[in-house]
Amino acid sequence: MSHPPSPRISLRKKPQQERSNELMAAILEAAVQVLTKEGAQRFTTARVAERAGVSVGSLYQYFPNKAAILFRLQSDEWQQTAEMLRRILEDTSKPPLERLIALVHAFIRSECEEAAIRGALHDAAPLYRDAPEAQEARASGEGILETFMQEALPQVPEPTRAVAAELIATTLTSVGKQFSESPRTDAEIKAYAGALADMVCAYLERIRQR
Amino acid sequence: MSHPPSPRISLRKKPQQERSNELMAAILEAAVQVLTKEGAQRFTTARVAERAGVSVGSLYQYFPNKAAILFRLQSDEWQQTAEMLRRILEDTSKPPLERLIALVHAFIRSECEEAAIRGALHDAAPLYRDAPEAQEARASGEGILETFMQEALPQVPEPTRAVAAELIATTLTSVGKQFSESPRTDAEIKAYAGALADMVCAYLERIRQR
DNA sequence: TGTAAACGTGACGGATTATTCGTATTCTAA
DNA sequence: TTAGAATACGAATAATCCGTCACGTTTACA
Repeated sequence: MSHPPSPRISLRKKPQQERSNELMAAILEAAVQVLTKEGAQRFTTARVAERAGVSVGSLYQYFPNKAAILFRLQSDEWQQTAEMLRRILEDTSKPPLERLIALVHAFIRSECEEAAIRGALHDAAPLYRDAPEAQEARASGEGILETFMQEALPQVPEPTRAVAAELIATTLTSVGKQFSESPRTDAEIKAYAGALADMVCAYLERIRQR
Repeated sequence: MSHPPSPRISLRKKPQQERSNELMAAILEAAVQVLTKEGAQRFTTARVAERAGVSVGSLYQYFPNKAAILFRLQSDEWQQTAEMLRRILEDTSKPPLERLIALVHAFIRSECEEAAIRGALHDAAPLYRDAPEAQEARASGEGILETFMQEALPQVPEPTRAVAAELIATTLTSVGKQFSESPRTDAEIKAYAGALADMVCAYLERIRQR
């Protein structure tokens, strides 16, 4: 008895003709629409296929199961967020605190823009915490933040700095998520991001003087 | 045509004999067990009834639907949290900052203890955001925090203080939630709560000097 | 002890869902 | 033009789940 064919998490088979690429794009687009307009509860393969103007069978030709669609959306978003992180924090033409403030603002704005997808994704897929793509994304983000912290707080001893890094990361992601759960005006976003940046900066400065 | 009998969100009928009180207690107890040991996905009326040693029909005698069970658990927890808030923040025998630090520690510990229920509840019931009990609980918590802020930062002008209050509330709840999603040791909890308290205090002190 | 109300039961209806698979259609390449 | 590979289809399947209801059982009380 040989190995059972290992189930791929991402793709079932590789599209080889143009029409199937369009089909996959249509499915992913439809998935976002279903998620945002109908909610996580009503996110079903049938609905996604219908909205994409495609049959369920076609959907299952390229995605091994429903979760794979959600996972793909999640992965794409992780990648975008990591890129934003890197772009802002590694711009050494500005002083560290200024970069951190810019990061807070960009992060909060981004969270608000994609709140609908994010919330629905979390409700629909509580499972991807241990997926390799997730760990990779987390590690990437933590790496960027860690080098930033070393640059911003060179003289702070190590256990303290690591805890601070984790606290900042957790604060940004979780506060951003919760804040963006209610719809927000631009003014609210600006005021809140400003306060959040204040808080993080005050913390960093207090840490630095020890 | 008269009013349709308005569906009660909480209870279907009032238990009048001792055995039915025990039955309700057994159902709520079983609901917690199912939620923590089987997860939100497998939280079904049949499973709750079975674990409670009771038939589905009995369950529906007192709870109008599945959501009512979850809602009850959620309400109980909101109440406990609000009481904790009040107990700590209204103890005027200690200076404000000290109370705030105590609150942070208590809050993080509480979140970690009840992380399993909380997460499963959120996954299973994304609906209660607008329920009157929810608004009441939120209002209560915000009220307590607001009077605390007036006591702690009497000279800070009003738009700033309100934003600060919301930021602190959001930070505590959301950071606590995310931190408690992974299982944590006592040492981690202490270190993290300490850092979080540091951050909040640094923020308050910076706000105060303006 | 008798009776009516409260309580408890669990099979069943009705609905939804993820996924499969036999068949039909379209494309590619010779 | 044509064979066969790739792609698309959608009815059918099997599983699950919520909530009801007709019928027993227990309790309160006169």
